[in-house]
Amino acid sequence: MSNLATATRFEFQKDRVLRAAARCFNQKGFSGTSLKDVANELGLTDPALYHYVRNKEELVYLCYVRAADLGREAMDMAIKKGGSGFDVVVNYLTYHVEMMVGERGPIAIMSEIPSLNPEHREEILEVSREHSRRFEELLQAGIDDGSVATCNVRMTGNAIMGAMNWIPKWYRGDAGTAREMIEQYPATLVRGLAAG
Amino acid sequence: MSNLATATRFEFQKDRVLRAAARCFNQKGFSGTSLKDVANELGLTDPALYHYVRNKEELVYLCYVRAADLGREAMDMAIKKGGSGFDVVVNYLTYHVEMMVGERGPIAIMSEIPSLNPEHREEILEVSREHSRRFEELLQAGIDDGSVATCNVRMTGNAIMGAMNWIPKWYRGDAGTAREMIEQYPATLVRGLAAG
DNA sequence: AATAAATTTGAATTATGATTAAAATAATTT
DNA sequence: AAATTATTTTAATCATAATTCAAATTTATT
Repeated sequence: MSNLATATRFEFQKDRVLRAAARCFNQKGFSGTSLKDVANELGLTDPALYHYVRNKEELVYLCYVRAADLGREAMDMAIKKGGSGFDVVVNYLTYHVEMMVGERGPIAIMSEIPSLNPEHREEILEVSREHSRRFEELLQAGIDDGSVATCNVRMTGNAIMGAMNWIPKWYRGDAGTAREMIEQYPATLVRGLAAG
Repeated sequence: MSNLATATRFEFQKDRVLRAAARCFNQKGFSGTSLKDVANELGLTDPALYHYVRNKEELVYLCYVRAADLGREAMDMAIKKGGSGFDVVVNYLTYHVEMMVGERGPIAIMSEIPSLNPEHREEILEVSREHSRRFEELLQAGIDDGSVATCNVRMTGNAIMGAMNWIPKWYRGDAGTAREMIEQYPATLVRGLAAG
């Protein structure tokens, strides 16, 4: 196998590890999840995970980096697709929900940032703040172009992000609900946000 | 001190323990929080907590029972106050937010039910489901009396509850934000829910 | 097929933090 | 003020799960 292919396989396996970890962390929390839990989910034993991450803390950290990347990707796609400010908001939420309930999921909710070491914590807090900031910008852009009703963007942003972040707590991966989620959840979140 | 007064003092102290624990659990999760963390918050050492609870698991369990009680209390108050279905929904959310950011807070988010032992888990899941069910009933009552716009009550309920549950993750107890929260958050959550 | 590299394991080791027990202190009652 | 009870502490103990390490196995390369 070539170096490239080796790297690819390694990265692929690592991504499986991160998704399995995300699933566990979302349900039982960082410290409530043992490495054995994560390994079992993949048919491995715990020491095998150390081939992919330095330690448990790094595992969460990487889950959060991945979560941040996917969130940013969803937002970038929505922005690139264009449309009114309102459209961009709805599209972003839809892409993000699709990722959460689709085959790229689950995505770790960043609910235990305090468990990270100081450097990682600061980095994740930063990207997390950045994401909130950008979302509020989207809302503001919508207000400015007249597609979104005037509102407190900070409050509205927190409310919508909270509703998004809570999804992994109750969504249990059945296909029927997944479709329903994608079709209805974003619309539910922005009901009342349309101007006029 | 009389038996009654003794019981009262004990119960009062126990409630302080539960609030301190809720604050810790909300930030660092069940297993991420050591009993030492909780004790320190009260100027005590960890073994002192065993005077109030049997073990750590019971501590979370009681936090969740307390959270459920307060949520139910907020809902009961709103129902008793009356008004249109829409009014009851808004009032319930307002009372609940007031509790969260007021002196009875913080309230533990039930984010780690899987960490409970089977009996406690089943009990908490039950009251939790019951609360969601009742909230959906409030929404449905509002739709029926024409004060709430037609919507998928399951989705809407999940969205609003998610936004509520996420509050403790970002709210950091400053008075200014508390007032803003009480005044604006419930309104933000139901914007677009008003019929007509 | 032989060799090398990557991956996984089983068997220790270690660290952390929950729990227990006995003693000390503080509060309450008589 | 003595006796009793409630509360808290200090100093162990115990359990769990993270981590390490050497060996085994599997996969890729020649």
